[in-house]
Amino acid sequence: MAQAAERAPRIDNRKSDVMDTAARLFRNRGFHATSTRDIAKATGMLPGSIYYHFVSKEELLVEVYAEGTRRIAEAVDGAVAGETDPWRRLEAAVVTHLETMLGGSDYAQVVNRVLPQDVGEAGPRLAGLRAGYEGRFRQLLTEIDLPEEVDRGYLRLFLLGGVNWAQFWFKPGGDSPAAIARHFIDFLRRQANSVEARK
Amino acid sequence: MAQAAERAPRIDNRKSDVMDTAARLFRNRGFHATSTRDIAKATGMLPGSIYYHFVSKEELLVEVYAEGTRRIAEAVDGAVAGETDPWRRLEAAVVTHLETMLGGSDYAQVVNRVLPQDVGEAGPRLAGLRAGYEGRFRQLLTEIDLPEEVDRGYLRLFLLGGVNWAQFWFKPGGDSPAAIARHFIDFLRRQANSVEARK
Amino acid sequence: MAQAAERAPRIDNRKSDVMDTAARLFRNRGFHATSTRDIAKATGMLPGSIYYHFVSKEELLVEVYAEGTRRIAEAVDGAVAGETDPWRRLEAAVVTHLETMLGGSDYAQVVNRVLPQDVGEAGPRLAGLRAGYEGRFRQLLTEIDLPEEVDRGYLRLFLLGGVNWAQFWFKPGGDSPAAIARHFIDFLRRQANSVEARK
Amino acid sequence: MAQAAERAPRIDNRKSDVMDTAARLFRNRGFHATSTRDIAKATGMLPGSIYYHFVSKEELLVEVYAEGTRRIAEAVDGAVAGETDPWRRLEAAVVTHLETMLGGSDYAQVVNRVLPQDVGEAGPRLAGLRAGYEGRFRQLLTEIDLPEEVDRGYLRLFLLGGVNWAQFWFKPGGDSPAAIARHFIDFLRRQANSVEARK
DNA sequence: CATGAATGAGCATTCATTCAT
DNA sequence: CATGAATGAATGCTCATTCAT
Repeated sequence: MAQAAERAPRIDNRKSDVMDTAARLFRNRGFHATSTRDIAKATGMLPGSIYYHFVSKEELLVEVYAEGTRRIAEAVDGAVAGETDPWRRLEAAVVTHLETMLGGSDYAQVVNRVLPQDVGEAGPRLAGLRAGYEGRFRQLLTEIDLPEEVDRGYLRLFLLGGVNWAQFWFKPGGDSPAAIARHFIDFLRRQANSVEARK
Repeated sequence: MAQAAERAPRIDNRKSDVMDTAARLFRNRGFHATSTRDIAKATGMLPGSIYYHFVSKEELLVEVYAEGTRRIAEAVDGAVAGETDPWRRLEAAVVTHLETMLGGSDYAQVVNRVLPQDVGEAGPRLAGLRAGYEGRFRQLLTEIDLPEEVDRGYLRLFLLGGVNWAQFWFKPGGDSPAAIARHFIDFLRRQANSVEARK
Repeated sequence: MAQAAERAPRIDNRKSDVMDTAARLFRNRGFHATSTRDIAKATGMLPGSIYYHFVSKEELLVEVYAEGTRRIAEAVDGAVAGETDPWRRLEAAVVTHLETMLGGSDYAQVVNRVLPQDVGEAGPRLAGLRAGYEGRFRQLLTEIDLPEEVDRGYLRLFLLGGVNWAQFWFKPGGDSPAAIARHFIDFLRRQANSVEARK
Repeated sequence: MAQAAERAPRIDNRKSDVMDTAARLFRNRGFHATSTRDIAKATGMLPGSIYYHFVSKEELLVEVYAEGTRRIAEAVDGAVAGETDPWRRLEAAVVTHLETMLGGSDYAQVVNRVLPQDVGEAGPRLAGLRAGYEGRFRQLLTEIDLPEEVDRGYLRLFLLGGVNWAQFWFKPGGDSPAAIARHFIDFLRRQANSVEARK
């Protein structure tokens, strides 16, 4: 029984080792600059061994990417659940999103680092995973009181863009991702204030 | 001398053919999915002939990318020059930026399509070209009257991010890039109003 | 003892499953186009499990091939035994040979589909198995009355070649293998007639 | 001018070197047992260089096979052209066919050694090339006077099978291919005699 | 202003096989 | 009677690049 207990965690142990390595490498160098040999070597395996666990390099990416969106979603959902005020809920989501994307696990960062359109046939699947995650921002925005003339769709896209773009300029050492996220939210919250001010 | 002046733009005729092709292919497929063979073939050349004009594929990309930023900068500067009101100047810049990035020349679109971090050693040079162009938004934002607590640096980054991200979701057939740009500017202009309202 | 006798055919049940699958796959796709993984999968096993039953892929082929020659030999011997006239005995042999090769068991068809020279070290063993079977045609031809100048060795080889080649052009739907075989025998029987006619 | 004359034969020199090597290797080891690296090495090239001349290994095989059928066809047509009597024309064809297949150029021998069904997608093209060549036997058989009940189609197939099968048992040192071919033709010519004998 | 003919390193992938459990 | 998890060598092929002409 002790034996069974010991054996259980070994199952798929190496598969997740491969995924961990791949996530790290994809995040650091991108998908194209990472070869399957690199991944195997860094995992302490031989090149062919990758293919015992994944049918192709793209499939490996998809699994890493899916795990990435899963982790961000989980973190964001957890943060949002703790708030009731619509603006604070949105703020919690953006803060967590940015923290995870910029400083969280390699998995989460792969989601921002690898552009769906830059991988081959798996592209649409990555885009789908991403869309599945980002959908929750639609709900978050619906809860918020905004002037009628504000297009919530474009606002969501604008917010997500502003936030996701941070990966290209963010440098650790300055303001924290959370602080930056709060700046961003403030840019938009002002709108609501302006509405109330006009009332 | 007149002859030389006239001939000058013709010289390296084929070189610009190669660049045109490369711009088109990089924009459509990305940098990694475009081989030098593809470019040569589509230009009606043999693979080796590319290297008569460019020392490497990366150097070709740098030249295309530079031409891209040059063209956007030119378009944006032209549009901004026609306006005097700070908000209208910013709006003109963003409208032109988005129009050019989403629907302008292949060169301009390469700037958004190819991420500096995804090419090898040339990455920093691309990032530099991009920064050189984007610098004018710093100036545009300085001209604008904003509440003291607003961080103009993060606002610029947020705006640029929101705008540049559009390449990933924009689909021709709906609102025009210009209309979308105006939505975005409105999101921010509201801040100023809110300030004035409070005054 | 009765129990053992009853169980015997059941033992290595899975081994014959593997052979059945291999025979089917080798016959349909050839030896090289069939991987051990294909065989394992189609048998409902894992790749490594093949090696519990066979020491190598080539050894598996040899066993399948041996079973194939055994089955054809059995069928041909059975058919020949029912005839006494030398020409009818030969005809029975050729008809059965062709019927078995073209439409019989997968095992028998492997014998024609896989060329000994195309597998590696096992080649000579396959050739030996084949020769062992084909030897009975030597006997069949000895029984037949033929003009002296006819070389029975070349005639046997010629007949066997004509018959075996059918696998490359035979299409189900037209004449049956048996009908074709009779055509072939007629081509040769005519010789005897011509001899008799001359007498 | 002397220079131009010297340069001309160099054109496609290496391509035909590759084909010569491939023909030799395919003939000796078969298609599957010959790697593109083997071919490159034996030609004194690097592995990738093969692909300057041929788009794929299969395409290389197709070109070798096509050259093989071309050479046999040429040899057979030449031999047939020298005869007028239908039986002697057929005999000339079969003698030349067998001589070429068993002892001629590597190219011709590849046609017999590599079975169309054993290569992948190129299979049907090989079969087509082969059928194109073998078609001339149809004509040769049409010229011959045969009893009505003899099916010329099956006779052609039978003859071709008997002849082609020789590759599997022929050993240099005994009778020559030509002598063997004459035996085979005699087996069939007897039919005609038998007919005349009956008249 | 090119081209023809490579080069050579690298790539994703396949495959027969092994072996501890 | 197998399986799960590799192994390691090899394979067909791609690609940016070179260079004599």
